[in-house]
Parts: sequence; structure tokens; C-alpha cells
Amino acid sequence: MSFWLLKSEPASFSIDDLARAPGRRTAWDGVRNYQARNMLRDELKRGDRAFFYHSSCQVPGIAGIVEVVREGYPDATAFDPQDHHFDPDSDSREPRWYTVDVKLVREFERSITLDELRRHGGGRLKDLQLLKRGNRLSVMPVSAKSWKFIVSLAR
DNA sequence: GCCAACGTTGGC
DNA sequence: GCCAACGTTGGC
Repeated sequence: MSFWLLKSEPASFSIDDLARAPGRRTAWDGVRNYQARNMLRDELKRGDRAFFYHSSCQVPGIAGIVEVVREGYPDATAFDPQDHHFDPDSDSREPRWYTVDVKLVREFERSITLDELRRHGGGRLKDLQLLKRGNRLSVMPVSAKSWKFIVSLAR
């Protein structure tokens, strides 16, 4: 099993939105970055776990945990002209963008803030990509060590 | 709203 | 293939 971190802007989709979704489940669609696409398409496997990260908001941080329940498949929002993530250059016969389905496993009572994560950036979370300079990926791997440590912060 | 750090695009 | 211009991300 592998671990990941998925970013979302709570203004567009928050962990509370996921908690209210049918089956507490959603397609993680709208990702339009090739590196992130490759991970969604090829690397996230059923049963993998991911942190749900709230970005571009008042208090950025990890809000909870989700599980991959369906592996990479074409992202239908790319073909929908009404959708905000519509990509006119994509072709349904040769899909460019992919998504996975995730379900909510756990919503932290309080999110683990970016600030708090940074306090461990020189130590236990040295390998956390989220803390690296210039990181902008919305899908990124998390090492088992970092995963365990971050989960321990949530208690 | 600002701006640093990226990624993408397109002319050459 | 280079690189300037432009768009986006995301913390502040």
C-alpha cells in the first residue's frame, strides 16, 4: 500500500463536502497537470490512502484521510464544455486527463496545519514534498514514515 | 492583492 | 531545442 497527499481548495471542494457526498465518496477530478495525471492514472492503487489537504485558504493543512476506491480512469469533466475543467484540446478517444475515486476514511477533529508540519520539516518530515520549495503538485507521494508521523500528530 | 516559483505555449 | 511571454498555484 502506498500513501499520497491530495490538494483541494476548500472553497471549491472541502472535506466537509466529501463527508456530505453520497457514500462519502467522490471522483478526484479536475487535475490538469501532467505529473499529477501520471500518478492518478498509473500509481494510485485501490486501498492506497491519501491525506486530504486544504490549500489556498485561511489555515492550510491536512484535514483528514481518504482511501482510493477506484483506480485511474478518464476524467469526464475534460469533455464537458459546461465544466470549469473542460479541455477543448482533449479527445475522448485518447483521454488526456484521469481521475480516481476516493472515499472518506477519517476527518480530523482539527486539521494539522501547514505551520505545524513545517515545525517538523527539518526532522521527522524532512522528506515531505509538500514542504519543499516551489512545490505545486496537487498529487504527491508521502513516505510511510512521514505518513505515520503525521497521523500521530492528529491525536 | 502580491509575488515567487513553477508549467505551458509558441515563435524562431 | 531554446527561451520569452504568459498562465497558474498557493502562501502570505
